[in-house]
Amino acid sequence: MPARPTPRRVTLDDVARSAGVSKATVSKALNARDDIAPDTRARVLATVEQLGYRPTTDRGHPPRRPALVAVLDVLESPYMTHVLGGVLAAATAAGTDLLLRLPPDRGTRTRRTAAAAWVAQQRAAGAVGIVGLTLAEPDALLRAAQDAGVPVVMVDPVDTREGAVVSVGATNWAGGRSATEHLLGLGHRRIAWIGGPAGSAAARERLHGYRAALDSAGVALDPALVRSDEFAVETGLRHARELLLLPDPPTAVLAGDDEIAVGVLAAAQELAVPVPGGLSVVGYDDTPQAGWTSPRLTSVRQPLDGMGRMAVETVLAMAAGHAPASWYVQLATTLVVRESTAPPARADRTRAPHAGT
Amino acid sequence: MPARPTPRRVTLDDVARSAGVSKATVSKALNARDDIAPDTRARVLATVEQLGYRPTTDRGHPPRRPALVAVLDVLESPYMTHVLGGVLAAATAAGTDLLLRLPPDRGTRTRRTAAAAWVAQQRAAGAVGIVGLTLAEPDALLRAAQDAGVPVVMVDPVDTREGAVVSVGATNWAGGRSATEHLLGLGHRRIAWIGGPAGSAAARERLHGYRAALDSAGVALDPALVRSDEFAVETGLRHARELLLLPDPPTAVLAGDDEIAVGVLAAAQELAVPVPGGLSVVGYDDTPQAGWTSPRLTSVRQPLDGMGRMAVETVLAMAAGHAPASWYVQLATTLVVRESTAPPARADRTRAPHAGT
DNA sequence: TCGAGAGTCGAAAGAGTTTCGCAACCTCCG
DNA sequence: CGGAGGTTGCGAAACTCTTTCGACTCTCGA
Repeated sequence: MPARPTPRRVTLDDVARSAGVSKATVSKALNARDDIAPDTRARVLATVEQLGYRPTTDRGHPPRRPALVAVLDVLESPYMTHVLGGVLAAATAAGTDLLLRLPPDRGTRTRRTAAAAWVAQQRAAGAVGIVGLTLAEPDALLRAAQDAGVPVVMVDPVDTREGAVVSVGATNWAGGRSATEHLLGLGHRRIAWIGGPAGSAAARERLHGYRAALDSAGVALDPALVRSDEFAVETGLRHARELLLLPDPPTAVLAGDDEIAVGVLAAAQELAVPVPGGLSVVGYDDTPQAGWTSPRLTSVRQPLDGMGRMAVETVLAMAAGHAPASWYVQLATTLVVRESTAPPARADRTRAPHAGT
Repeated sequence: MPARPTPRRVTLDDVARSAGVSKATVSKALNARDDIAPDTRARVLATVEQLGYRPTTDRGHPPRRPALVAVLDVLESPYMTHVLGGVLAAATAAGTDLLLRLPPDRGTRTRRTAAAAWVAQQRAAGAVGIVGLTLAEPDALLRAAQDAGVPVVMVDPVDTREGAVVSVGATNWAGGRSATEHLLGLGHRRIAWIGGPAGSAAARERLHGYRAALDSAGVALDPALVRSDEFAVETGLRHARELLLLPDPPTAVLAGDDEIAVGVLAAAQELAVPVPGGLSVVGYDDTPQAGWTSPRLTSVRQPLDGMGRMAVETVLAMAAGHAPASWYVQLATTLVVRESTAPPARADRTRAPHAGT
């Protein structure tokens, strides 16, 4: 009978003998010590690999669940809440932990070393991927993550070179266009735009959709009616005040998001302009709070929840080694018509020389 | 001269000698082997503790950052968003990771084994403490966490035996009372209450504050005017419709939260009851979205952000071994008066026989 | 009372790491 | 070219900790 029926597990000594070195040298190779020549280390590690050696003291790192990091600048907005809700649901469904993190300070975020350290910290926390939720100035972080081999997916990216990042958004161009067409269809010709920051790809795309719709309808764009600013109630309030006090005010306003739209409604009320009688207002996002206003907002619904889910699924697929199907995935938007839009009191064509019919 | 000037690090042998056992036994005690008597293990571990022994081989696990688990049923509400914002800020400031988790299913949540498994999973993920955000039916989880030695702090606990859990809330009683007194002071006597679920301690306390204020003012409470239901827009809408169609409708409504208040506003508009002319409405929470309504809501401001921070600080202190200063911490609320409250159109005393003066 | 089985413990063997010395090599001058 | 002085790479041996396995004790039923 064979002397050793059970093939004894591979031990340090076996590796040492096989590699032609001592136990000590193998140990050094495995433990990243520095008193070993690089090529010796490589030879030893190759032997380790080949024999399938596993140290017995390696108390099998209790197999940690993979984690995903969701990183965002500001949590307190309905938009963010709903996206994060989708992220949480998808992460839970996938059996991964979800780490919620604030990014490094704005000041240090763009520094390579700080960004690399931050990414390393995420890895140490067990992160297999990062989901960035409208994260400002992410380029250094993106590069650091790429260097570290951690996949990143952005939702509605801001301040970044287009195409250099895998991202999830909605059909912003189509959303801006359909909202504008809705107003054009009601008979509006002087339609103002109060949009989000120029750095936001989503905001830019919506603006382009707005322009495209005006172009198609042959309505000239009045630059005085186009504003870009932060996504905030205050933005809508301030710009709407200015617009409504113009000698030739708009009959409708497209807001870059629901918060801006709320500001517009407030400005209209302040100036005693009835909505929708004297001014139509369209929001963007269609968070439930859009139904809190009076009149309730017509708004472009974004599948915020779905965007969060899609981002998680994409980043997990990338972590598993699959290339993303597309650099930029867009989910469909739909216009939800409520009571804040109506035909203009009287047709206003003074500034629309090309308007047909 | 001393034979050993450098106090050699504590070794397994030292512990063994000091505890009067062999190296093997100490090793077994440390490694959770089962061939060792419980009291021997305890004695050995005490010695280990006393000598400050650390095995040289445990270089393995890089010291993971401590993590906190935030667990919640529903993320998509302004209330939750702001509490979570405070939790995130405090966790970041404290240098702990924040894991966002959904609790086990409602169905299995109350089962001891499922709860224990869930808690074990949190521990495995590196959790040193758990923050429960208005978590329904948490008792089994609380007990499991206690068994596992993981501290838990609840924010606005629901469905649980009072006092058995460390929790953070706001001065709900005082908030309910001051809101009621505000309305009484304006001259209202028929004041309805549309509150949150009976299971919520916060909702109950607010209701008691409302009753106390009525009592103090000598205003009899009409049970028909007191409703308890979910925190939701729909709740306010439905109950306000009923109340406003009463033969003797209330002149003011206190809502259990801003969402209910929004529903009340919608019902009033539906029935053409002017606010605040025909009906005063007070909300609760004072989330920014309370300012989105028209008229803007008078609301009781809760320091939601501060509640989140306090919960994190408390649970971290408990994790560090400190007993909580108090089982139940309440942060101050303040009434924010806006345009949704005004004196009643005419004094209505028909149902307030004890009203003084 | 005896024996089987379960529960404890330690001596010794194993596994892996670290120390330390040695040899080889490298680098500068003279 | 040669040698002093330093650096580098490796292994023997010492060391730390873990695991095996035999021995001892206790319990309980026959």
